[in-house]
Amino acid sequence: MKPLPRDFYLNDTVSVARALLGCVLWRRLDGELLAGRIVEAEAYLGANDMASHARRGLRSPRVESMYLDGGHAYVYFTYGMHYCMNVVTQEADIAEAVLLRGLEPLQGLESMRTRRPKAKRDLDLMNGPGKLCAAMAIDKALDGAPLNGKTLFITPRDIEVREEEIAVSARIGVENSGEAAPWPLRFYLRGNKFVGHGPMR
DNA sequence: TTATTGATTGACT
DNA sequence: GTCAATCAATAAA
Repeated sequence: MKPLPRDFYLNDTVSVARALLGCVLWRRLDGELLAGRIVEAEAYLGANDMASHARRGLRSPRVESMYLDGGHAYVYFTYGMHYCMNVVTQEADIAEAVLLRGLEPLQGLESMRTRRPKAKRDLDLMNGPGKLCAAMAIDKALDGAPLNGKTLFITPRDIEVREEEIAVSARIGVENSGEAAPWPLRFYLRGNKFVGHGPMR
């Protein structure tokens, strides 16, 4: 399976977020290959989006990779203990991205369990942005990495996803982001059990 | 320089 | 439902 082409990531960010649902994220780690299907994602829209790390055009070492051109990873450390991974979209210097919030584990489950000892069920392995990074050993070292590389890449949908299967809600955890808080920029596969949160919150 | 706050998770009442 | 963990980035002073 070939990685998604660069053009895929240059579309408008909401379209990319929707199109990523059903696609598969791969991680090569010490000779083993881990994989998870994207089932939940959120769009972050750059300068005018007060929930984005790049709000007001803010440019700092942490968010620099958000300004790369589409098809790279933006990985950041938060709450003093978790990493979150974004898929950067748009041309260079436009800071938009898609946060991966939930994956369905497909391959390398045993390896994932060793890094997610607190996950009681396979359901809990990757049903949150911090959880999926832990399961796939994604950390600061992969910040800015291309998404068509050897250690990290995304392949097209291996399942059919109809538009009506995509549910929409406000983003999670951005209550203090002013007018951007209720924006309908969270997308997930309706009824998929690997989605972390329900429609509300 | 100090203070506040997270694009979260997991344990606990 | 509440709340602690744990620290870097950002805001305030």
